[in-house]
Amino acid sequence: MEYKVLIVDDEEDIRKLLSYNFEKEGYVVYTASTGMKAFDLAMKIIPDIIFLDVMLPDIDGIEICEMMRKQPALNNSYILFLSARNEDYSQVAGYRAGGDDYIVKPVRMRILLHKAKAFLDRNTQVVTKIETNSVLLDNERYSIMKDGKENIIPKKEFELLAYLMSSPNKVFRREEILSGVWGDSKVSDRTIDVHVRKLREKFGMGIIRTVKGVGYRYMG
Amino acid sequence: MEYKVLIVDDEEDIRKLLSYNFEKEGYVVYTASTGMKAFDLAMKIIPDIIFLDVMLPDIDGIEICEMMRKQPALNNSYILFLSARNEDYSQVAGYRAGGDDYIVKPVRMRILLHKAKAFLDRNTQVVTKIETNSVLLDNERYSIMKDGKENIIPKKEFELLAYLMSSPNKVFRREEILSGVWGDSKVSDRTIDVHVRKLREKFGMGIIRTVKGVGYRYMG
DNA sequence: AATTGGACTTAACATTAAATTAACATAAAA
DNA sequence: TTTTATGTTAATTTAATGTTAAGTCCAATT
Repeated sequence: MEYKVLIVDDEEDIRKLLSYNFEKEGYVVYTASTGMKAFDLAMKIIPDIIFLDVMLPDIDGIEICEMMRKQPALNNSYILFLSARNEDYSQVAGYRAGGDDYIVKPVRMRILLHKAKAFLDRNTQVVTKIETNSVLLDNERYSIMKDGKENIIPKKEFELLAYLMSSPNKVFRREEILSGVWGDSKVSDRTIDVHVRKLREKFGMGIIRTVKGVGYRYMG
Repeated sequence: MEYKVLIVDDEEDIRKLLSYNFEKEGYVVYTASTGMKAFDLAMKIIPDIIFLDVMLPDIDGIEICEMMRKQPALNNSYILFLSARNEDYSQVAGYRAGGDDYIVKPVRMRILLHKAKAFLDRNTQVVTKIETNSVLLDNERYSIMKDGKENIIPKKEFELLAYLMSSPNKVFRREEILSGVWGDSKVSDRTIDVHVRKLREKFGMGIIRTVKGVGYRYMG
């Protein structure tokens, strides 16, 4: 798969530098020198990654970012701010216009490429994130997103939920769960219940349903 | 500014040839004849450029390159592979162990010098800074900016933080951290904790979160 | 060469979160 | 209604991490 990168900066040198390096890595590169051009282009090509200079001749980069973030089409694009070393970046750092990240110019290509790759990896690995209902399970962060909030939960709870979510709506038998989550260590029968209870406490009663005499089922 | 060059090759003639030419150009030159010596030396001097022979008596140059690439301290070093003309370099070319470039021996000095210069030019004005949250990480100075104050911190602490910050919010497992920051040197398990503690002492408890049974996570 | 000081590591011990269990309560099935 | 499986809570245990101080190494300084 070819990833699309949009570079927005008024300095031609920067555009060239980034273009050169990202093209070398196999990305398809688009560039824009002003905010409005950038916005129009972004809506047309729907880039995977957008590098956005904070200072642009026509509009503030932050404004553009806000505009972009309002477009559902750009929902999955990664926006990364660039700013000059001595600009007051506190506003940018503090102000989250939906920018995913922030880097001070002048830029180290290796890091930029690494960041880009890290982002894309995170989104390509379908396996790491399972989403059903309004619950999103993030293997990398060991956390559960629910209603936009991140919940960091203990290891065993996470593993149990991950196990159940691996086949939503399937009823897992208790022995299955024991061997799947606890492996060889033989634990009491109540252990499962206690963990289920904690998950219900955190994510609502409806998340896991009991099938009496059989086991549990994650409601997908 | 004086640039440091590390030449790694088992043939003394090659080392001499490159040393002579790079010294003449004003570089500070270091040499190593084996992979492990090269790695240790690189970690000590943090060269700007590393010329790495693919065939080494102890370890494959590619392995060394991988090891180096795992070291945050060498993040900004330029690694260039050398290999004999008739070696099968398809693997090298295809395989990106983090090497920046590739040259076939016998080497044309003019080209080598030119490549080195081109690389350094691109990066001279460049300062690496990664920012997340209110913490700014400056690879060049080994320092962390927080609340407008610059904190120069010890190497290992810096590397650990840099490593965690490379993917904010990702939970890095302890083994990952060990291999990523400490490489092959096997250190006690407590070592990580102590460094984490020092970082927390300096930058606040909230900066790194423990995920018990799993690892640590930089809160981005 | 001796001294100092800082960085890094380790060992020993303290602390705490997490996991488990025990004991009892409740609800579904027989 | 009786039985059996599961729910619940709190107490307990366990394992992981936090903490401190002391030891080692290395480099800079005298």
